[in-house]
Amino acid sequence: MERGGDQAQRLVAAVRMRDAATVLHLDADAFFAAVEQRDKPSLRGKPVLVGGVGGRGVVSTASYEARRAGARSAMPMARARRLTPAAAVLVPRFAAYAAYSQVIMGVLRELTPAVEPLSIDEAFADLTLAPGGTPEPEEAAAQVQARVAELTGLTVSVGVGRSKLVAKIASDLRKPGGVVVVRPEDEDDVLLPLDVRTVPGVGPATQGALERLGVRTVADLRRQPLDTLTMTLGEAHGTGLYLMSRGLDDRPVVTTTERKSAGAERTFAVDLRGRDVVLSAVDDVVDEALQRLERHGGAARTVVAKVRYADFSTVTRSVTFPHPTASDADLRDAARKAVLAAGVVEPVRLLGVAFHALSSHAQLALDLDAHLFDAPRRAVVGEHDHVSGRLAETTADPDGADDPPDDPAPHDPAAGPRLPDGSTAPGVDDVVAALVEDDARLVGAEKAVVGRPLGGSQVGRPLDESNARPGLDVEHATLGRGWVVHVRGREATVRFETALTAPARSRVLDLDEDPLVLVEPVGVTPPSAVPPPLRAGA
DNA sequence: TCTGGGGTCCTTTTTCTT
DNA sequence: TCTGAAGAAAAAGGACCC
Repeated sequence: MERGGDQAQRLVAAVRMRDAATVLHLDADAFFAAVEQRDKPSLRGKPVLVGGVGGRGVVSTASYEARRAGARSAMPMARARRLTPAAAVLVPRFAAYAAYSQVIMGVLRELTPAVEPLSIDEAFADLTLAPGGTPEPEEAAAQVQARVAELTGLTVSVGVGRSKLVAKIASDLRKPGGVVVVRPEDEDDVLLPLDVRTVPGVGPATQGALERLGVRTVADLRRQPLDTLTMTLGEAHGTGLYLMSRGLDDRPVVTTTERKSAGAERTFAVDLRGRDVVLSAVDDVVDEALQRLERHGGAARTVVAKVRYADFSTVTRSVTFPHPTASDADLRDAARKAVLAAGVVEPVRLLGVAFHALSSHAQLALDLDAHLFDAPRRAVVGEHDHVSGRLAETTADPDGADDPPDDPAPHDPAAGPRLPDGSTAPGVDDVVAALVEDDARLVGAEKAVVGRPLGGSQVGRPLDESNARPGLDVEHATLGRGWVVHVRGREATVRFETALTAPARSRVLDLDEDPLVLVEPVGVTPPSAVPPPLRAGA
């Protein structure tokens, strides 16, 4: 009817497009792998895979040499290795990438203060807010590329358009090292022939849904009526794609975004079996999640546990406190409860814990003050233990006697909630029994976790077989800095090279005679500081 | 070939409150 | 007091991104 078209018209009319290409998108090329090749000269020009090195690892980044053999991000590492047997396989060194990232973001901020980092290796910049007036897009892009190369030795791809959408698509068109400026009058020529998959937000599921409508390209997408898209993909996604297919996107470049959640998860090399083993592993994951929480405010109101079973099915359960809490004990306790509510009878492949509804310690104190002022009675100990929603049915309330008598108690609380598959989650008795026992049981419990990632705490520790991971930085008293190739028993293979040295041959050391210490990455080394190679192919 | 880990956002369903 | 409606908030799941 008229209504659909009318609505679409209003939607389109509401978008306020810029009139010139002033949004810049920067994307570092094969970022993790490129940093590894900078810091490890012997790997330059060779295939490199960065990612999980365990049996269940996947590729984070493949260098362009490895991509030529078919290796890709998110591919199981085992498969990538088969495709490129000669590749160096390295564990990610986030501290090193963060240092490079900061330099790159700094380069953008030399251009304009309006920089929006999207991830560690990507950012938008608004050229209209440059202090000296809006620069020409080609000049700005060239300047950024040259400066990044000068300071880091890395290449970046740059796209410039009148919207984030176009800038982002443009930066991807001539990777690596390309610059693509799309002027408003050229947008259709660039956008229409593209595969819908190149539109940000279109993943495998959306692509499948669109395929069923006969949509493969952006041009096909543009022909779809608004209602068709919203009914197929949902309100938000449908209208989003309706606009995107027309190049309509007025999202501003925003410099600050607040974090919404913080957490940690871990996939185990071998599935966990048994409640004791799972609970002990939960504690490790909670420790990591708490560390992240501390960096992002320190307090949270909701705790979400995620359990992935051997068959890859995933269940989440959450616990929400009446008020944010910064108490490690409370948060840990909630995480354990949530994991048990998810059920741990089947073998467990992954455990995750995330904190939502974050707030800062300071904010928490303010809230608490106000709260005590308003309603002193509710601040008593025990109130914090309240859990809402279905989980409440699974959780005994130790202060139940103090509760008002009108407490509903809809079902038999000892029977757990019904799960979607028709089975029943652990009931009150199971959960309470587990909680009563676990403190005792977890003390000194053997860590059943296999292949756990290295905590940052390993820095400064002597290298041995247990903490060695390929690619980590080490130092020797006289031989200097290098990186671990591998360790077997007390025998370590190491290359003593850094971004500042010529490529080094690998050396085998006996760790008892030549101890090595794990160290932090050195940081960014500008290429101007690198001496010419002493001997080719050394 | 057997599928990571950090997140964000959206949708649907359920629960609670008025 | 029971019932229903409506809206808000919570819970759970899923898609997507890098």
